[in-house]
Amino acid sequence: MHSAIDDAHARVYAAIAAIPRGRVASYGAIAARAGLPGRARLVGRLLGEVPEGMVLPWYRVLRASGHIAMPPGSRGFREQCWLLRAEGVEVKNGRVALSAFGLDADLDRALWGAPD
DNA sequence: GCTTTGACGTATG
DNA sequence: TCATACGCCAAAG
Repeated sequence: MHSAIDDAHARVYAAIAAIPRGRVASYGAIAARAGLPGRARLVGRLLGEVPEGMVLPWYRVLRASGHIAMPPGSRGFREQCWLLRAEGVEVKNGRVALSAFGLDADLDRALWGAPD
């Protein structure tokens, strides 16, 4: 059925899928682009509960600091590092320089459009 | 139906 | 850079 929650989930997934290859975005940015400002935790929750069969570039989502949001050394952590590097994203000490690989205002506008 | 938990964020010191 | 506090809210127990 159509609940506001399911609708929000769909927008979050869409925002994540829209992150271009070789770039990254923070949880807060994804939430904002999904029309849910301040709901970064919801994005994190969703990534941990991705429906079976759904493919998403989950590894392109990082914390606002640029750090990978998983326990260092964990399997997900290593997988995320590997996937990002495979796209040309430089990962150093579990961290990515958002100033270099994050979405700029210009690129953000080109991709998702800017709110008037 | 209340409490705890969580792949978060910003502010403050 | 690290620690603490508070806001946020859906899901699980």
